[in-house]
Amino acid sequence: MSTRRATISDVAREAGVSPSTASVVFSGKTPVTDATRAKVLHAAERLGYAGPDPRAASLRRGRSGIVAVVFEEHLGAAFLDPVKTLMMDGLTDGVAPLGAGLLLLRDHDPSGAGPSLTNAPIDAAVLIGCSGMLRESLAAVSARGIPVVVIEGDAGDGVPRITLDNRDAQRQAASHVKSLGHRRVVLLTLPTRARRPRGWLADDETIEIDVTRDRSLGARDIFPDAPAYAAEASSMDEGFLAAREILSVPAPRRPTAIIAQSDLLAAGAVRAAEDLGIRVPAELSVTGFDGVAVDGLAPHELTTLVQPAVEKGRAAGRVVAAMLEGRPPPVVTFTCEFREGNTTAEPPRG
Amino acid sequence: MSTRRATISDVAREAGVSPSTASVVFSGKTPVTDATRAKVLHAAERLGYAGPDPRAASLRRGRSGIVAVVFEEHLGAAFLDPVKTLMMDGLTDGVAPLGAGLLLLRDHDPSGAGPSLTNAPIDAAVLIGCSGMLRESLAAVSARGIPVVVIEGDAGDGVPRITLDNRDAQRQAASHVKSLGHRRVVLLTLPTRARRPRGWLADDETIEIDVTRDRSLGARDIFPDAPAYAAEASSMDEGFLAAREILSVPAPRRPTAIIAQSDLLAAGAVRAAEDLGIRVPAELSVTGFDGVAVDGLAPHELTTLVQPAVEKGRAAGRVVAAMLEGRPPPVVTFTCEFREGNTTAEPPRG
DNA sequence: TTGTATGCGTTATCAC
DNA sequence: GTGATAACGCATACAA
Repeated sequence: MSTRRATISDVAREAGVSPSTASVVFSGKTPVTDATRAKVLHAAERLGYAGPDPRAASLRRGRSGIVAVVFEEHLGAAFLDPVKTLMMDGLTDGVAPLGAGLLLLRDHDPSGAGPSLTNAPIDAAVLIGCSGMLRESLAAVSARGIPVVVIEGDAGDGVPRITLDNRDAQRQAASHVKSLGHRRVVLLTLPTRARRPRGWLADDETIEIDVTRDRSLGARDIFPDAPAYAAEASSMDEGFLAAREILSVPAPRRPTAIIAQSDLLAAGAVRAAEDLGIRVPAELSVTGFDGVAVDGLAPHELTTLVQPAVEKGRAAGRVVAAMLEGRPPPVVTFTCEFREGNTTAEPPRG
Repeated sequence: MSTRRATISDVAREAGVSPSTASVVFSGKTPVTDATRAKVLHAAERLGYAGPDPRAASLRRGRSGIVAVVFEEHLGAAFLDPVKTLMMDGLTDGVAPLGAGLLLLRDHDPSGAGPSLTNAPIDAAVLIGCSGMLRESLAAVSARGIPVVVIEGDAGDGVPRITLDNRDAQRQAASHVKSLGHRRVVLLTLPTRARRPRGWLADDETIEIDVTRDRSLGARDIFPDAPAYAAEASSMDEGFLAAREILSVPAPRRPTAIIAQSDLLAAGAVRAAEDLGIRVPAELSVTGFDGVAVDGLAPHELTTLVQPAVEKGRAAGRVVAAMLEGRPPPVVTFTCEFREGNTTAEPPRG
């Protein structure tokens, strides 16, 4: 009973073939006689050999079959966002052709103990958003020649990106609202920067997060003077709290429409309105953004912009594949599709 | 301009030291003179060396720093469940002391192309639930001596598990409901098996999923004859649809309490009741399970069983660590805490 | 179709 | 504190 685990050479010896033959039996990269295959497989079974060690194989191949997904936030927070969840699904599909899996990484691991972009055996990295903390690891990663792609963010230099026509799309929704006749409109935005408490935006406040900025610009293209209220996160509860404040003014001055930057925020706004006895859409129109199925909003159906979240993930996978094969990464830009639900209507007369 | 990437030996040569010294500079495992460290670091910089190759390191060390998390379902579906999300958070923490990260794996990859338990360079695996498809890979994995732990499931043999006192806990909630005076009670259960359409359970129907079975048993300990309706998934919308059917009987025969097996289902039931003009808790009591913050249920607060979801994840990390160090895996069983909210009350008189 | 030889890039161990 | 040596386990180019 040797204490050592069997290796492929042991199997080869036991089977009476050369190591390379045994290797080929497992990898299937070269035709092998049925007889030899059987010999090798039997030998493996006798020795309790469970197949080639992935660690050794990845050193030899120069590929680990692992793609890192880097989140800006706490993982729990990331998965609360249905768009990210869908993107992950797409990404899973997108890297499958590479035979790769996804390694979850936090942007700036607080513990410092965990794995990082710099010391994990990854073939490529996908960044979801791109905050400042990341820049340094990014340098190390590209120094190592590891492909990087960014979804919804800007990593500077020549890092390929998957982007969305946020500004155009939001402008489209705003136009719709305007064409219905609304004049008193409020923007309910995503966070403008990390850890900003919820509240009204000052006129000169800079918006650090790309998505928030672009969607705000789109809305302001149509309603240049609309006040904006930033939520602390993208969730129904945040939307609920924000809208309650937005709507807590006498009816004549109360906004007749809220342009929210995510479906979750919009859904929260709808519930807040109901809670205050304000009917949607008769007295208040609400638009969302994302086009995700919001759990618990039935029977309302948001007027929103449907973004191809799953496709974004898949595209990231394709970009990674291209770079890994030395092909130039394709430029990928997706567009949103406007979808009219039953949360928008003409403003009340008066 | 060599086409080859610099290795640690190149750096060592350039710095005029031995490879082992250079290695030590990067790993920090042994004291090094400041002078030599500087020499090595400079050499590395000159050569554009970005640190040791993790693939080679993991072969040499026999550790990749990666722990697989295996889900039964599509990732998107998994993360719709707040309990799983919380567990992932805990797991992230739990494996951090190992310096490990999490690799997402689907139970039965439909494409067949993706990575699997058998060919990914992992140090350990955590199974969330444990469906049948998995058993074979499981064999291969344990043959390789890779530690495996199961959360909320049974992988047979000697695979350590992290479990919850589902039956006891559910019995506690049911007792509470009974002590309030309820007699017409309906169980709103989680799926009984994969892809079962929503609907009433037949008396003799077998429940394949452990969690569902255990919680049902707990409720039946108190209400042996309560009818049960199984949802298709754990979501508010499912709860909404299910409850609408459950409640669609004339008031005298209508249940006065619904014992739901998840907070999401319970929340959906509360909304369905509201939608039907049935007041909660005055006319209908609802209990949940999980104790997660349900986004969008305010101002209701569920009477529920709080389970330590994050702790379950952390515990899995600890179990893995123990096994990796050759220690016997601790047996981990968590208990839920009953929490009374404002969704339960005495049944209406009549 | 099979075997031979080599190196993938590191780091643990031990001596110095 | 530093250096020599020897694996780690495999897959491929090439020859047979």
